Amino acid sequence: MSKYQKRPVRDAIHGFSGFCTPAIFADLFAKPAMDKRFPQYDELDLPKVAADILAIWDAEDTFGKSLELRKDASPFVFYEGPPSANGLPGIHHVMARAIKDIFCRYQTQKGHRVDRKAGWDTHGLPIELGVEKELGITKEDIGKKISIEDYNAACKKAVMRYTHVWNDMTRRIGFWLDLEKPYVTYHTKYIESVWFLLKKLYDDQLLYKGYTIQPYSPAAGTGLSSHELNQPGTYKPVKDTSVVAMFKVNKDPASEFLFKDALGDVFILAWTTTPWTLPSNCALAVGPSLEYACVRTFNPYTHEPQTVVVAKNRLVETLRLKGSEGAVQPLEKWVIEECLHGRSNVLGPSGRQFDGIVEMNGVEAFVEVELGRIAVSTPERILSGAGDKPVILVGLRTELAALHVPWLGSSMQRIQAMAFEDFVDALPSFYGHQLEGVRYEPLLPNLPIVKTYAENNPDSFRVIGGDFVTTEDGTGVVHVSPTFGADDKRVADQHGIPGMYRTAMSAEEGSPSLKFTIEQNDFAPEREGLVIEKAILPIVDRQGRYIPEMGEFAGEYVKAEYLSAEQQAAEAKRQGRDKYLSVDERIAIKLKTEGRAFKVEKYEHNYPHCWRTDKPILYYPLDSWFVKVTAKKQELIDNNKKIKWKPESTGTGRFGNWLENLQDWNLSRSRYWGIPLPIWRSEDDSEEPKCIGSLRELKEEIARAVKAGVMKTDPYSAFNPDDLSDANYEGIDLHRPFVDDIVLVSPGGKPMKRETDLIDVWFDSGAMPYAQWHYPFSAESRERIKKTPFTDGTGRKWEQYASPSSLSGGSKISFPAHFIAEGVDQTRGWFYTLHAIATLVFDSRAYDTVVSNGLVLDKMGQKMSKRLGNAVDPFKTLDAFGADAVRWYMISNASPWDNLKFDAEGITEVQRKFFRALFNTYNFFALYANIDAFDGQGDVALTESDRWILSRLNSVTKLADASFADYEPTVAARAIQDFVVEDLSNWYVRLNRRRFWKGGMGADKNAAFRTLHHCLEVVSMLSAPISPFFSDRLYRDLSGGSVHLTKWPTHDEAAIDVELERSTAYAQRITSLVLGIRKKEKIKVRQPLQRLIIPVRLGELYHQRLLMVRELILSEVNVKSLEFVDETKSGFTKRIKPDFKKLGARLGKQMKAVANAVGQLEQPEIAMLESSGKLNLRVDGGEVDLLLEDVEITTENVPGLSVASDGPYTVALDITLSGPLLQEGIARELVSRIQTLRKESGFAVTDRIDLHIQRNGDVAFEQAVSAHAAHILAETLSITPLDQLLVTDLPQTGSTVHGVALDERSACVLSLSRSSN
RNA sequence: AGUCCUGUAGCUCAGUUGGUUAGAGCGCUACACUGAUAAUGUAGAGGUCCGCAGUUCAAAUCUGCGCAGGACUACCA
Repeated sequence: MSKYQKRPVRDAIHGFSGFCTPAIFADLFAKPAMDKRFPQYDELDLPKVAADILAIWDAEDTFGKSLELRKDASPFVFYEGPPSANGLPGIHHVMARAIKDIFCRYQTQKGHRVDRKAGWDTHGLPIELGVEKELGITKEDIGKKISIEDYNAACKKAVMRYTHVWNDMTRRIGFWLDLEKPYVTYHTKYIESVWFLLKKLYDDQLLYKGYTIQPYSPAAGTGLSSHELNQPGTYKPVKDTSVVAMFKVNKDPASEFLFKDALGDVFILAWTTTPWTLPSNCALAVGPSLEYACVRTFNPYTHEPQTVVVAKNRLVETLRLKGSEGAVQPLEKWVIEECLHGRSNVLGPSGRQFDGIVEMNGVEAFVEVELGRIAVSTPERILSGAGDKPVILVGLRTELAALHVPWLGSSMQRIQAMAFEDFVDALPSFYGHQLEGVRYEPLLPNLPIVKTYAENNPDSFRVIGGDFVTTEDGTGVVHVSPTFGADDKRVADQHGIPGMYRTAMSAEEGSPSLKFTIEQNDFAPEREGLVIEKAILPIVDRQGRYIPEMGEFAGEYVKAEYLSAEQQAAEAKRQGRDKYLSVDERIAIKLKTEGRAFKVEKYEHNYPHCWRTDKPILYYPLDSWFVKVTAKKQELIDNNKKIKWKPESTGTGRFGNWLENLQDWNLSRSRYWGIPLPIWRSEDDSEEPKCIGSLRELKEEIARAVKAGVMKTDPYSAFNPDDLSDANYEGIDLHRPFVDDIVLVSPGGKPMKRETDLIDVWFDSGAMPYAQWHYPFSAESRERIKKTPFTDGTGRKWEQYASPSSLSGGSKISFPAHFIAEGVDQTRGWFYTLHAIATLVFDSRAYDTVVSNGLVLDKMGQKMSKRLGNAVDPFKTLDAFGADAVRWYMISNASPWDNLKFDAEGITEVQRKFFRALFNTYNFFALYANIDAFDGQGDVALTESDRWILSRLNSVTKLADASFADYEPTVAARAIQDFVVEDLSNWYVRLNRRRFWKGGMGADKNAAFRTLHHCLEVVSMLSAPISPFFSDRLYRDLSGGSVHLTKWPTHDEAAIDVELERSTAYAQRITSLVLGIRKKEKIKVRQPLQRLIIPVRLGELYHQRLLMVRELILSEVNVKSLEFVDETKSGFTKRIKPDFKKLGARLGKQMKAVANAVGQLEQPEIAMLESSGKLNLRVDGGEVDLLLEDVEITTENVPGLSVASDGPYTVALDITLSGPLLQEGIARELVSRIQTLRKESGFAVTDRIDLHIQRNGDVAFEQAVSAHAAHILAETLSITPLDQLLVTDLPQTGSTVHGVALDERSACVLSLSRSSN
């Protein structure tokens, strides 16, 4: 039996209230008088404190006690986000876990029951990749080199590998968490709960099968996750053929306006870097609010006159041809006509034939019309050999031409370029939304697949609006291929434009993962929205080749990289060319010759590559199961408004925007280690799929299947659905491949197979509020997750899931959570999945408050990574500093949501400043409390400074409480720290030291002891959430029992004396000023002075406050008297400053002038203002009456005295040293030396001594010693008779003789010895 | 590319509804203290409050445009 158990737990809880009178201590030591000494320590060893306390916690089961103690209290619900245990914890986990722990401990101290169940996230790609690396295999090997069963067994083993390391870290940082009974996402019970949720979604028609455009590697034959795409090196710069394609507009009422001044046909221009997707073009997207314009021009390849539509601010770029990066300039009308129509053959200087000569800006140039372009060159250029590649450019019909002449001089280029921009500006424009609905001809109408599509989808091939369209590059018109682009598909879906597909002819063509359609099912009309798939194929098969219906391009790989060198050579031969031309290039050529290309260029950009095959990926449609979150978008947004986000901006910004742009949740993952989709389908899709929501249901279905003969035996025969024991559940495995073997039977008697996909692991963790309790299967879970009845003011009753702070005592409710916390990177991860599942399945938020903490960076602000070698080992850090200092540092340094630049120096500082101050203060208390056998009994007489520190303590308690309640731990930590370091240690203890060591045990001394004890005790309670170990040590030493079992201290408003706190703040300011003067005047603090003078306005608040702390100031600065002088009387130099806030509000624009005038006021005018309270000022704008309250007047100087001032505070010190003052100074100096000698001699603080001082012939010295002999003896605990202090001869034996220098001039010799009595 | 966060002394951070000498700690320099003493106090040096523009009598603070660092999401014609 531990000592702890002897005392009933209840007794350990005690609160405090009322601190304004001596009576406040009435209940302070209501416990049995302390029978032990307060332990004293030689040095502060935080790691040791942590280790000791941890051992005590283990022995006592303090965590268990803290829960047991509140078993009937109202719950505070916390969810632990599951970490993945297949990696080692880093220092950022210390941060994350400390934050969680802080609020759980705080709420526990506040009297709530805080269940804290640990959890492990065990599925997911990182785990698979880790195992594959370890086994030296790839995904392709699964099912070949290694069975799925063995593979999953390896994952299961790997995933919990480091749990003990995590548990160790969790313990060592003091995070109280139930590690004994964690939830584990691979447990059968957990999976059953997840299946329950999925079934619920399925029944509510929120689960459907569809497809999305996903990264796909034809070379590897697999889809890639964004994680795989984000691996380094996947994005590589490549040069692709880009095409500005021309889409011919159909002339109809919608497009009429485009033809108004048209030259030839009208084309909409759209740019693409993937020409191979052009055959599947189904629509064009424009920005509804972007400006577009028609330009009459010529086709650069066919020379046909034509009109093109381009976004206005893409005109210059689009009309500029390759190689003409310089200016584009207009040319006179006659030039173009001359060139095109009146050709006159001219021989150039090189003998080459030109089409004409023009004069441009005084330069004679030769013109050549070639391929529809107008080329211009000067004789010099031709002779220099550069003339063969002149120039350009496109004739802008007949009024203007753009001409590029790079060699004509930079200044002209600029001017001319501007002229071209002016031309563009002047073009009449229209908005994108006017283009919407305009129809156009298919770009490649002769390809069979396009023909078929066009026949079946007459509503395609039109212009639609898309928000994603920009004018950053291209033409401001986006070629939309819903078959191959994610944005494209989304916008096409919105406009009811289907992608280009055809039904798969064979299983070979449509692999299982590429079967889909978006047809309504016709056999289950009541299940509206349910989508059943059918095998179909886009225009590219899964090897990356065009399908046969692609006419001349049939069977070709769409990317040159998919062919080997030999294949390319063979292909070139087949094409009858010297060199292999890619599909992209040949489509470009085809478009050029058909007059459907405006520009063809090589374009360099970053493109993602498959990390495994190094080949470019395709964005390709893959089928998936989706959660239809968009159906509940408004509910998601509404529920989010009920959540308190720390910081708020994450909730409204990052998370809010995410919800606004919600996409359906793609749940499918084609993997092995994860929770299988519990959906079974018949092979021919003729019947409705079955979604299984429980093991009981599965067993029943299996039984039917076995009976029907589609399955031989029940693989889960060992499982009894009525038995909720772990043993029963863990006897079976719901992972692949076991579930894959289950074949169910449809109502029509057909065999049904499971969808092979797994579900997104994010669903696992988002399901944790329910699955951790095995909801709804266990009785406990149904108690924890249920609606609470409410009655409103009108007597109406309703129920809802709620975690109001008013949850009744003993309530088991565990949903929603009051509080969760994870890294900000979980915003769209865990925070979202929790929110989505709660909203969709339970129509509730999942948590009331979420703290999203920032990153832990290294001290340079770089992200920590193993690669950079800047990762901090949490264990080494804990070893070196102890958990308390690490936690305190992390919390006090920056708000949790700001990134933390982790610097061990900072921890050292926290150790030194906060913990050592607290430790020293405690040790100081313990030292004297033990000497006096302080027991908390007896009368107390509170002094002003006791009342002050208690007032401060209550203020800090109030602030800390409010801050913790508002999830602002940093504010709390800083407030506590400032209180300890500044108020308690540096001010209260320093000022009151004497009271602790003076003899006897009066009411005053008792008050000091009790006050200090109380402050330390409350500090230990306030700081316990952040520094659980040290605070517990402190509390145990002060009062016994664990601080974590105490009740949070309530502040007493009546004990807070704001006036006193302000007064003391003044005292500190004044003191600092006086010490400054002493320093300036080189007068030691030990030398008493006679007079301190402070100018005030008599009777004003400042004066009154100073009166309150008069004694404090005097003792602190060692001055005999404090005098106040009326500063309104003349004789002082005054400084005047306008009160800008007051005057600004009243004067507005005149402010500046008045401020100037005020600054120039002379002393007599200031005096007049002070005496009459009013002054008439003449400024620019007229006259202004200046009132006394409009200005701040401060005294700057007091004649004849040594003065210091700081802002409005001014003090004057009388530094005259009279004889008695000097004597007292000497006596004090002597006392100080003797104290040092006592200490150096190794005497205990309580030792009495025998002291003698030898006469040294210095009259002043000897007089000082005689006059203050009693003082000297008392201060040094000397028992020497008064008349034997000053002696001619020192005792010969038994004592040590010391020579002492008092200052530069005087010295003496004295002897001291430990007294035997 | 979008969304969000951050930017104040060499470092880590405060800075209230905009109000005129922008603060603290650490570090540095000097001095002091010595019955908490590997502690403590005082003073000094150290600022383009990331930049530019705007609103205003008045901007570190509000607005806009940028820059830098970071996070997430997306990946594009």
